[in-house]
Amino acid sequence: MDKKLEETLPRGVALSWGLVKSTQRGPKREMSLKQILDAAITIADQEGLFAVSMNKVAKSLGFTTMALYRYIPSKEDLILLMQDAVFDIPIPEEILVDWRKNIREFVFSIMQCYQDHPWLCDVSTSGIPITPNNLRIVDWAMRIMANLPLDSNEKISIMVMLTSHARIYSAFQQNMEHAVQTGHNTGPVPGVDYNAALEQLVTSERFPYLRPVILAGAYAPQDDFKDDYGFEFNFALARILDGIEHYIHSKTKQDQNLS
Amino acid sequence: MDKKLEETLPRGVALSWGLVKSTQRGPKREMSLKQILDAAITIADQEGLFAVSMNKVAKSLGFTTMALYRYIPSKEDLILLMQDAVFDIPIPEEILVDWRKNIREFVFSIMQCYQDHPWLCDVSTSGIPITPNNLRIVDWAMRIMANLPLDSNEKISIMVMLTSHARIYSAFQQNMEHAVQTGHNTGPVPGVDYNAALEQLVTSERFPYLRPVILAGAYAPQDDFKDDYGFEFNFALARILDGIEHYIHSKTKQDQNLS
DNA sequence: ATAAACAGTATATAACATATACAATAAAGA
DNA sequence: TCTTTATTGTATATGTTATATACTGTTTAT
Repeated sequence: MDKKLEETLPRGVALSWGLVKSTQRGPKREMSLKQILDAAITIADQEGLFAVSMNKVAKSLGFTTMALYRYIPSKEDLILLMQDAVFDIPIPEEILVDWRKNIREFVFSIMQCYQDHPWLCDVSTSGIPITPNNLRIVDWAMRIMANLPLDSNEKISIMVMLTSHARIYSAFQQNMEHAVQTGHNTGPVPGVDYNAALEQLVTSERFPYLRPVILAGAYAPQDDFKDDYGFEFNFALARILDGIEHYIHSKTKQDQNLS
Repeated sequence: MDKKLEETLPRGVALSWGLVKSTQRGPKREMSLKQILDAAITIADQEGLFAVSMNKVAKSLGFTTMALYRYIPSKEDLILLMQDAVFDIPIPEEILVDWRKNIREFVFSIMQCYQDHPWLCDVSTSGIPITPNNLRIVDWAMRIMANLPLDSNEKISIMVMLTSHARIYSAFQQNMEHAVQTGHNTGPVPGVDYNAALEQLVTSERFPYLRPVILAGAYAPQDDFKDDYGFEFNFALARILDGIEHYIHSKTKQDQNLS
């Protein structure tokens, strides 16, 4: 228990918290962690996460590949730090009375971050976040739910539900845009080619319940995403909010009965 | 529109549907797609997705690396096909009257698949599935919702919500197990080390709303995952189901008012 | 003044996906 | 039957990747 924090935590996580023993001897550093992350994020924004390599990042700063390893232990850590860095999003000062509005604002903010940095969808999330900016967002979620009759575990559960909702639909949006770009969708409306193909493959015999859905055109990517993130995103979010509201009501009633 | 299906679809997708022009001339094939996928899946099950390489898969079958490319166009396609192959899960013949039970069974089945093949969490899902076994599962979801008063888009939205819920919490479980294995958690209860670290880092000043949650121990990975996937999974799923139920009720009432 | 610790570099290595050229093979057409 | 032709698995080669190691020069502590 008296182990130092930087030894307890994974190296990348420790770095994100600034837990670096600043050394005395030796030459001055010519780079900074922030510089490296900015450079890496720029590359990822422009060319995607796949284009981020230690070599490319270093070269864009005018240094050799190996110089990066004086700042970051591994590429895995670089990605982790990049992810945390871009989640430095603005958090509103005030919380509204209408908690549904607050939650919608919360989810939309995260969506915006995915929109600004599409490569975030390619970062494999290894579960519960423990880096500072990520926890700032978790704190925001806890603030929104502070006055709701929910215990800590329930709040965490809801927070996870909301953030994963944002992630999933951001991935969807990207997939749609990617499909349009790669030319499999040649028509003006995205998804028609896929849908035409699926109409042939999804037969009534093998997929009796899915077929009518495809014929109805509901399985094609929507093109109303840009403005409001599309029907399916909003419908699902509304169901989640309804579910929370229902639970809160039932709990409030229960409390009244007990008192 | 009169383009052939195998030209319209991405190559890997076309392969998954068996859209391969069986050739006449040349030597007989010594492998089969199924063999390759089985070998690759075995490696992934045992050593993780990261350990799957064209070389390793080929060698495990007694062939050279390049031989695989006579069967699969790229590694990306291999992963896609692996993913679809393991989702060949049993689907119940009968659908119960209680749709909530059906949906729970649906989600648990997918969870089981993630449990059997943990590497699935590392496969980057590029949006809406269009491979056969994946669509079989979508068909299952549509069957469950067949008699519910929902339109196609709403059903798709719910299906996405449910499948992503399974995925997210499977990733969580893995993360927990991984944290236990890599020794950052040295105690008998998983997550305590992280929690101890977070207690120091998450101060009241920076994270006023999150801090009490961490002090309450709600931010640590739970160890009750194995049996029922943990509290947070079930709570969130219950909220989703509540949200759907609430919507169905409100819609049914509306219909009655109109008639 | 000397030694220790550190910075950035140069070089090397092993793993990886995949292009290309080739020899062996089986079926189609003559 | 013989030739042509498409196809198989293989051998070899290329370019990219992350990262280990050894080295040179620099700054500070002793």
